[in-house]
Amino acid sequence: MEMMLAARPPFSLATVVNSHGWVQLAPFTGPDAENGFDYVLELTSGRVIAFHVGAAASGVRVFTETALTAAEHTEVEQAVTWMLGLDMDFSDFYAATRHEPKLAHVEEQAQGRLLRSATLFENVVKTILTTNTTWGGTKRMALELVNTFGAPLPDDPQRRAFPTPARLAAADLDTLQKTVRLGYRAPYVLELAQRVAGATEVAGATQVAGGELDLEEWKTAVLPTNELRQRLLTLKGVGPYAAASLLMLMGHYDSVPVDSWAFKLVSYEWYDQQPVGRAEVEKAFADWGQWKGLAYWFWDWAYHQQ
DNA sequence: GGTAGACCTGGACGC
DNA sequence: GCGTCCAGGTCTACC
Repeated sequence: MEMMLAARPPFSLATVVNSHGWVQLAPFTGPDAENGFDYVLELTSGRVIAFHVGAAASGVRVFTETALTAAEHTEVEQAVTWMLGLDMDFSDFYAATRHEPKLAHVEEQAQGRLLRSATLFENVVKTILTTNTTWGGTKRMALELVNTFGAPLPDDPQRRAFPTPARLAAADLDTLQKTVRLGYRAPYVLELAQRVAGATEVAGATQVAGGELDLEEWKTAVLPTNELRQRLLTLKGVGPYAAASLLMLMGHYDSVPVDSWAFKLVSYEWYDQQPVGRAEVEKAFADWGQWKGLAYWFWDWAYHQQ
């Protein structure tokens, strides 16, 4: 089954796919030679499908070998639209960058969209996996999580979807810590899954009921950035950096995800490689208002040119 | 509100 | 091969 999805111009699949490292994390595979990718998704019906996303004239082409029902077709269409931000509009960002040589490339390269996973739950878990570790560690943890708890693709059981909240809520802490090797992050991920799935531990047995935390509703909630940030900070394992990263993925760009890499970039750019802190990073982008995050993310850093 | 120490893993390094 | 040190954000206890 094939579907063609239009994107609001300007749009470049390669730019979105390479906007950051998400495409390297299971259950993504890619990017391929044409900067497309494959993804395994467990639908709400419980079926597990794989689909490929490739470039098309005015958007993307989505292909799956699975025959989908009308409802499943709509679900995949909505998932891909969200993952690639096909309907997002960056014209105001482009207008704001025209006077800045360090951002002169963004409109031409259609930069702005950031690749996302199909659910906000998956994005939050993966963001927790990026904290206090190396990128290699993040990739390993995501892969182990998918391989251990993800639902298998019927025609190719080696490939699995990202585990749903219910599947992770039923996981035991020991497996998350020692098999998946999430370390101290394991209780954070388990608690998040249980809050979303509504799982409660009763005398060692896991019961799954309706979730008290509707993360997916946050995708479309029209909320001020500060309120969304406060909500994110209530999640164990999500601190200032993770919250700012997730806000970026949710289309709120008025904060910079400050991590140790940001210190290095800003130090090299403006402080002659002298040590800098959070204040210097935030000061560097203070004038960018609602576009701080994107200005930081797509800045043409001198550190990259050495 | 600010700060120090603990948390866990992997990589670099020295022996 | 083994042991030690360090980097990487967040949480908790304490002031």
